[in-house]
Amino acid sequence: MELSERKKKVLRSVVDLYIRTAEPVGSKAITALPDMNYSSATIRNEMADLTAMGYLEQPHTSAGRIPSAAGYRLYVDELMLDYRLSMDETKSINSAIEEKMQRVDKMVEKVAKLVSQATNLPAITAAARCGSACVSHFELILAGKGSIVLVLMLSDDHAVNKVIKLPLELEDGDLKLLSAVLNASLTELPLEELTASRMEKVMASAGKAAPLVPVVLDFVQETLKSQCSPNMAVAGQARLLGLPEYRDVDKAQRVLATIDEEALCNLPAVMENTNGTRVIVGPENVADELKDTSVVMTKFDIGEGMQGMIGVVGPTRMDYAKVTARLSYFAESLSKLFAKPEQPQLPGAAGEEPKNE
Amino acid sequence: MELSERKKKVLRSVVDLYIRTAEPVGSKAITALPDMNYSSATIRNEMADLTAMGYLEQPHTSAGRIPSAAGYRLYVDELMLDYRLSMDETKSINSAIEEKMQRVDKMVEKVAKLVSQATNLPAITAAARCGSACVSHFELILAGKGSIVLVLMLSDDHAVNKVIKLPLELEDGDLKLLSAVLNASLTELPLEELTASRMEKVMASAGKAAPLVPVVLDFVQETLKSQCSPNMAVAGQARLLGLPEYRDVDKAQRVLATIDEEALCNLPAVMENTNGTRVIVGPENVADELKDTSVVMTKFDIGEGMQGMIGVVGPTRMDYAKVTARLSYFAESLSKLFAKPEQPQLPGAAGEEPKNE
DNA sequence: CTTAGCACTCAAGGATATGGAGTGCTAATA
DNA sequence: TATTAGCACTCCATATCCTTGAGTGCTAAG
Repeated sequence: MELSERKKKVLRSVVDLYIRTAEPVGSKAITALPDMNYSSATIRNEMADLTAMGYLEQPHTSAGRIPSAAGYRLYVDELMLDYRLSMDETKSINSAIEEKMQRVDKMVEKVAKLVSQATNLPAITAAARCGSACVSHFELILAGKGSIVLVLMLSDDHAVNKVIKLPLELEDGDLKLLSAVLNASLTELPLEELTASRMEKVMASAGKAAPLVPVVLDFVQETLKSQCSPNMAVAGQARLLGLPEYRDVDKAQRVLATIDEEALCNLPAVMENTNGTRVIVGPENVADELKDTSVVMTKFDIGEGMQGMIGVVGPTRMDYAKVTARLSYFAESLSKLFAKPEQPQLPGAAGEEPKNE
Repeated sequence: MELSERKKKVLRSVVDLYIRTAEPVGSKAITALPDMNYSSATIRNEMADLTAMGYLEQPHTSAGRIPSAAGYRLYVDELMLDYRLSMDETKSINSAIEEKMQRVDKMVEKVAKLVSQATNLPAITAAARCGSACVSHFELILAGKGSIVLVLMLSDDHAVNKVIKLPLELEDGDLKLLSAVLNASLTELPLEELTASRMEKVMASAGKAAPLVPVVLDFVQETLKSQCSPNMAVAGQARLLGLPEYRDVDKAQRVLATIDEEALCNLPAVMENTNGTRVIVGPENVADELKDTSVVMTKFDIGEGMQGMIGVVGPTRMDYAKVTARLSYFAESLSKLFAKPEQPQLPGAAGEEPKNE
């Protein structure tokens, strides 16, 4: 059944107010709002209806109303007014983000901190590869005194390396040979296709550098494996404790413990099938500990076949409008940042201004 | 003034009991202990003395005693009995640690988690370079379609790399030249000696690869800089909330916020001048928020001129004996782990057993 | 359909008793 | 002289009761 305009207005007001105050809101408080030209009795009737419909709840007979899960859901989906970020906010987000973010894992940590700061809630960030990674190019370098550097170019155009030290006298030629073999037989293969037989073949044709092969293969496997596993970071847990609904320490602890561990596995999965911003209101959470904790999350694009996710957790009574707005803005800005054809960074010597091209 | 043996025994008992129960301990509770063949009156007298000396405190007249900061100090320094880890504990720590820890930052995270788990308290881990790092070897590799990989071997025998993409047609020879120039003029220099004049010289003799130079230099600077800044991780904050002294949410929040931010700067500094395990009892902390929170920390050695630190924070009433024992054991095990002349890892193909050499 | 009015409900908060754990002191004891 | 039993006293924690006031639902009038 469709709600009357007035009912919607009342419901929205109740949610808005409850979000602000964390206290059950009574009919009188609603009448005090601007644009509410009805008596408290009328509002009371409307509220009684809304309660009967399951959108509001009463902690006890003589208390005001608080939104039910269904109420929040409706609020989030249809009722809430878009929150427009102020210039200050966009500016501060922009300037925070603008820094260089070299490595994905550091980026994840940083963004979690920023999001948490911007929302004043605990934040979770994740970054994961979409497709499977593979090595696009091998290189072995002799780096003096028995050290060899193995460099793997990956399919997403970044590189990883490992220093290998073996009590082994090798010459440039030996390494060239092994590189060639590796490049010929192990490039563009995802982890699953690194079969034992392929590896043995490499081993067989490695020549003098054969002792290197196991180390190399091991590193390749490890690298590809770690490329699949998502990078995650949590920040600002302590902020939860500032909120009245988490005065109950046990509850807070349960929630924090959960986002510390479990969420780390679940959230990316939840995000998979969604686009844009997603809101999970309290009881909609599967995890029991989160039954009265809401989660808001958004995807963003990192270049090179990677996807990112930012999310915050907070009380069911959270300022969904603000939080979603800020999260979306973050996601957008980050996507843009990574979409930029990574500018050749051209800073001059220390302290000098960067030259233009 | 030296305490009588009996006074020591009483004090130790009071602290032990208070650590266990978090409740003020009365004279009767002490007499109930084994090996305490005195009446409660005698104990009361001793406790009165200890209170007068400042080792115990009374929340109010008709309550038992709790240790004062001085009491804890004495307990930690002289009274507490060494706690011997059980086989189970050492085993579980060993097996947890035994995993490969490729990268320092991942290691730091992992160890923080483990320590927190082992002590059931929030844990902080840090790893920092002692001396200043410098580049020991440059290498530039052509990696197909306009991508160049810059590899820096660092003085501590690991390598970092960066993929550079420039709209620039370069040949192997050009890169060789630039590598040579870089190796000739910029190796073995700490960050401070990377003067503008040196850099300009490189620029001048870079030949066709000149446009690469600013990118390279920038990366070098950034790398050296990041080598100095310590790696830190915090884990298990939520565990604080399980403790009765942090039922006061505000207090818990303050403490958590502090270890999230400030500690990140201070702790390594504190550690600098200390060896072995260090205990900071509540009010000995400089930070106001930590005035009734204790910190226990220990150093350990990571190879390659790096130092690590593990620490936990908890209530002043924390089981110092257990915590210091566990931390020390961790530190020892980690030091050993890193001291091992990094075994050439020789795993075979996926799933097979590693071959022996 | 809206609203004024009224009786009713119920949690929150303050005041007041009560119980009990623990103390300090004194006098008796070994 | 060191220890201990005994006793009066203190004071927090807990339970109980009461009051207050915000908020409701219902009814009847506008």
